[in-house]
Amino acid sequence: MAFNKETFEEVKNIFSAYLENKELRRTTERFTILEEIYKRNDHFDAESLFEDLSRKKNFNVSRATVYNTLDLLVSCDLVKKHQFGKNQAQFEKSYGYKQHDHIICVDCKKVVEFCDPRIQQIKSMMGDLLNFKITHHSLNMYGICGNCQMKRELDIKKEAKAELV
Amino acid sequence: MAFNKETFEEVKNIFSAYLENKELRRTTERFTILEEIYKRNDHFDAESLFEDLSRKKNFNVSRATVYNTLDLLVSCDLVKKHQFGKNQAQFEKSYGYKQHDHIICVDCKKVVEFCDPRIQQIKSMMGDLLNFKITHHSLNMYGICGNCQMKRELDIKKEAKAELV
DNA sequence: ATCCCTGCAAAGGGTTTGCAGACGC
DNA sequence: GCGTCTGCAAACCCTTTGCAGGGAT
Repeated sequence: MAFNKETFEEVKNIFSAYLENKELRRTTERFTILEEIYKRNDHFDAESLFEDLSRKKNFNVSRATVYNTLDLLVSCDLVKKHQFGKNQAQFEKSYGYKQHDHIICVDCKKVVEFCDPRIQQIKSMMGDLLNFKITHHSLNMYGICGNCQMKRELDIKKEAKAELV
Repeated sequence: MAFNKETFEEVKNIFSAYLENKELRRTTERFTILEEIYKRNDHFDAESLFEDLSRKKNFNVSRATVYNTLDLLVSCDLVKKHQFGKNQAQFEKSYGYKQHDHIICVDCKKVVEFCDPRIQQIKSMMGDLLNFKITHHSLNMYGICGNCQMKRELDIKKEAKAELV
């Protein structure tokens, strides 16, 4: 989904309403961060968001504010937070997106999204079975993407050749 | 699965063979850490493993060695590593265990294991569909366990009473 | 004897915190 | 004007690294 003005208006209204409801303040920083996030179409980490705000937009925010705002946006479901193995959280906008999960290439770190209705079934079944009120989940599959599979094969051939020398 | 001597012998042999195969050294530290892990039946983090080794067993290892050995054990599939949201990895022994996933209570942090064959199906289907050679996955569900659901209800009642005063 | 592995402590990376000043309400 | 948010930098936590000495092969 590309960035478009209408979507951003909706999102801004949701955030605005959320802040009002929680008696939090509607600051320029919070809305600028929200906007920057909704201009992006991929997964990103807090640091790159921070850098882009200062560099591209010449907008000076502190890391503290970036983290604080990300937390707020996660709370009101406008942003999703992921841990793809490393100790660095990844984020993505979530308004208007279909619920989805991720496949990550362990070689090139590419992230692909997928969707399977069976996850929902498992969620509700396990919630009932174990008496949990399930709020969310995280499903990541790790493997080697098509490109990297080829690269690996090429590398093996090269090594074999080198050994023949 | 409780700790038993036979299982531990098998596990020790696997680790030993793995080290030999990789031309790594069979040190006391490595086997002591393996033993301590296989005496445990729950999830743990590197720090608590480190503490137990020095405190309970009076065995002085350094954190560096604990981390190093955990990596080795993950590589040879005797230990599984998880990220349950926080920036602190959780580990569990995995030999002889059925593949399983986790439900985590967001209030009390309790971890419950579950198993669903549909995960396997999704894995192989998505691998084929997206041309990924999938090696492993991580599925965590987050929610509120039965106990904590009751606690929350009690808290709400208390608050309501307090407001009546 | 070799040189990998260890212990130690310091560095590292991501995130959180404490405080003084700024600004939304 | 009050009280929350912000920026800044230091603190924090978990993990990794560098180095010198010790033990497995």
